[in-house]
Amino acid sequence: CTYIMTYIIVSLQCKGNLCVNSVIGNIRKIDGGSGPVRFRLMMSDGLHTMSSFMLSTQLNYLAEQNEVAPNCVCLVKRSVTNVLKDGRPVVIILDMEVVKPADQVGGKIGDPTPYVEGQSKAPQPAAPAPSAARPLQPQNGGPMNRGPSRDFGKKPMSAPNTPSGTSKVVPIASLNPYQSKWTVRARVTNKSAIRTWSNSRGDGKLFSMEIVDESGEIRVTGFNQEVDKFYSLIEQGKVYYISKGSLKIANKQFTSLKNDYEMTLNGDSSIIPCDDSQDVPMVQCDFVFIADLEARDKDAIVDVIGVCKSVEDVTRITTKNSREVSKRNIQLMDMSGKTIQVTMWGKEAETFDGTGQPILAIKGARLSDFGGRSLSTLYSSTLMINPDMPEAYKLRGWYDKEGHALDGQSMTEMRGGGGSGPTNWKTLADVKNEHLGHGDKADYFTCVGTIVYMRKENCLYQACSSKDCNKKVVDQQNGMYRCEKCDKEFPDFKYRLMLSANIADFSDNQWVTCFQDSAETLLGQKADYIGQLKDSNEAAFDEIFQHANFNTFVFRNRVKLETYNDESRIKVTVVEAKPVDHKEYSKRLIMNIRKTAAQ
DNA sequence: CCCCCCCC
Repeated sequence: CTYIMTYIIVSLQCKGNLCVNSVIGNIRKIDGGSGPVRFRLMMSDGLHTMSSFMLSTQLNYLAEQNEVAPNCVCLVKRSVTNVLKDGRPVVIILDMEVVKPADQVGGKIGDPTPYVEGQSKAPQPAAPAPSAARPLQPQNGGPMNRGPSRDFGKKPMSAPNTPSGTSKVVPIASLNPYQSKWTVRARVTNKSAIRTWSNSRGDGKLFSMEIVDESGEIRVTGFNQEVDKFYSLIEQGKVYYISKGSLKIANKQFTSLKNDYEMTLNGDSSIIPCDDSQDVPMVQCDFVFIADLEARDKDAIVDVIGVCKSVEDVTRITTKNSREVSKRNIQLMDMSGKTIQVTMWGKEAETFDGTGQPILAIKGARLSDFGGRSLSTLYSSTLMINPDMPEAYKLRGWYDKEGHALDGQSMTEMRGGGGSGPTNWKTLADVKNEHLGHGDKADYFTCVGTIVYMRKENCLYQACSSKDCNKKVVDQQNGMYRCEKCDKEFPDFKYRLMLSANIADFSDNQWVTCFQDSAETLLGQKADYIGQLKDSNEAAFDEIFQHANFNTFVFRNRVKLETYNDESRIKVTVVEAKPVDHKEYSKRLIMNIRKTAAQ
């Protein structure tokens, strides 16, 4: 074990670039650094002690929390070696774990010889790696293991015809804030428009682009002078040598790109077209199945691919800031058999052509919770119609053979048949706490409720027997029934239900009024049959209520504040009652638990 | 240094 540890520390200095492997050792000494690197470590693995480890900015908190402290045992999972001007190597630790805190380290785990200040010289620069280094190839699914592998670390390419011709072409995955001399060779997969901003911190213009190589991808932003210098040169889809730029931590809130950093072009940056570009990959996507979007957090940025199953017409909407914008919804379906609504905007919405149910791939769509789950494209999204990707061909084949026959269960629930909005799920406590129905218009909500009481008294009324009139009639006591609405007398009437029920969920209970259809659903019998029993068989009539009590339904309700004699009270009317679809209900509960857990 | 991304 000691042998391997020793060996690895030495090998770290020889790697040159990104190193994905495991180094274990204990911390001998820790110093606060300066600049972006706050802490320097002296690490020892048993035979070698090296003072040239630095913590990357993300790891500084570990030192601040005293987790990385003298004597603790650390596992370095990912690091980058740089060579300083004077030839000394520096190992920047990108990912590290404290395996054993300092206070738990008994005996000697690392170097048995005590550290003496000044004794440990910087190691000899970059001696060739021992051939025994082979077994230490990356074993995990680290960032270097994606895509077709090319070992950048061992065979650095030079970038001829570049102003910084001496700097090596390095993989995007190895870029970090601590190395400044590099060149990447990458394809521009998405180039933004030029945008201006103005805020308290100033104003300016900027553009951004996404670039990709075999190792990974990164977002690149250019401001002001760099916009003037580079914007017109960049063509989406083309390959460039890009040298020098500032690297900073990427804000994951705004990007789906798989890189911890993003690049800002600066005065030293150069961008030069590269003609020999066949080996540089096109866009990298990490497609999520539509069915799996249920488990993703709201506002996540995701890549999806699906068949454009149906397309709505483009519409014009006015935003809250009174801007007019075009909008188009489409339904996307994938092999998970699920569909989801995707909203696209502006020119994309206007020009989108969904004829022939094309395959649509979207890199970087935003997941919304509208209607449960739906997607919206962003300015930064890349839309690809019938892209040349294996996933697209697979989907095409699947859809034409079997998928077209599926309706596809939608992740985006629409209320009613007309797609007039989402189901407004509420608990009965929500209805009160959120003062539903207190506005000018009635509110609608849906809940799962259990009947805890029904008023038998006055649940039936005698209604006008003409076909579409349900008005209550007046018994003329002469065998005739008068309808005020029809202004007619009839020799008969029909029974209709107007049932007051008290429903409850875990949070509260609520009196609701059910008319004919929903009351029949609750009671499980037709109104005219119930009416017959009321007049002929009271025991059977009571039995219906007994039997219906404590049943659970999904209630869609209308709620409105009503005022009688200066007294206001909330009136809840059931618009629809239907049996609980337990599978769907459980799914929604699970989704809510996930949402709650993520908060 | 931006991070706007809309509407039901």
